[in-house]
Amino acid sequence: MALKIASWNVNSLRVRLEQVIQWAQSTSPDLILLQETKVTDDDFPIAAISAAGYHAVIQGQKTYNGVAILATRAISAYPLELPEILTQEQRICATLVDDVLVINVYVPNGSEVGSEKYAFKLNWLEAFTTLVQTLLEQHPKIVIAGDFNIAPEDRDVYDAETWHEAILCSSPEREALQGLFMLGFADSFRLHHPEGERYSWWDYRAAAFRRNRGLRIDLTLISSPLIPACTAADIDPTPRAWERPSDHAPTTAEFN
DNA sequence: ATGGTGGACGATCCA
Repeated sequence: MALKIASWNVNSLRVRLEQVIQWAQSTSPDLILLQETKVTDDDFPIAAISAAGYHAVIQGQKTYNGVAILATRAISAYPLELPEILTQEQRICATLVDDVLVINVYVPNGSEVGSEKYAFKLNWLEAFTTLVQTLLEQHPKIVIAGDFNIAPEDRDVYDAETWHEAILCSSPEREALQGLFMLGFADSFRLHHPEGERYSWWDYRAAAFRRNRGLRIDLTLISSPLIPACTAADIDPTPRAWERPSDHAPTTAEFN
């Protein structure tokens, strides 16, 4: 069962709808995990998504956040039992593809180190890791993809000195991510790419993309039984150069 | 030099 799973923080699905469809047609992923759809379920552009050949699981809200999974095959929402901190904002949805549980996440940004939002981010990550630990008992094969809002290591950051202990890079955030690695998860991109200067997000300001001043904060983590099956993982920066782009690039991971 | 951009929404909040 070959499977290509893509993830993309689109920063408003309504604005980026045509880009998502165009990129899907050129890349042909079986699943596309979207973050920051910024659309309520009532306003989700289901007709255009259907016309492009995709089914959808949606978990939206007004103005902020919102996630969705698009799939070439029929899918249904996996019934997650979430603690209260994970239900305050729409940041998680999941679906089962054969024996693989695919989880789409939009981890809180955290604003700045030491802020209230930062504490929320760390508490959110702790609750999420506990959830994943429980899910592993029923589902040894889990893919968690999305915008983690954490650059795992300094090689994932364009200027590690500037970003030292800053938001997206601070030690407590990286240690929280380590909690998932300790459950046996691997960063699929790093299984195939040891090199630096490969990023998934570039600030809209100060020509950050043109200068490749980015961070790799969009990750696809795979549980240990999936590691031998992961044949490729990559980041596609081309849509970031399109007119009116998202600030994130789509990423992919492939399995045989 | 504390900027600079973009989305949602309709004054700011969030990233």
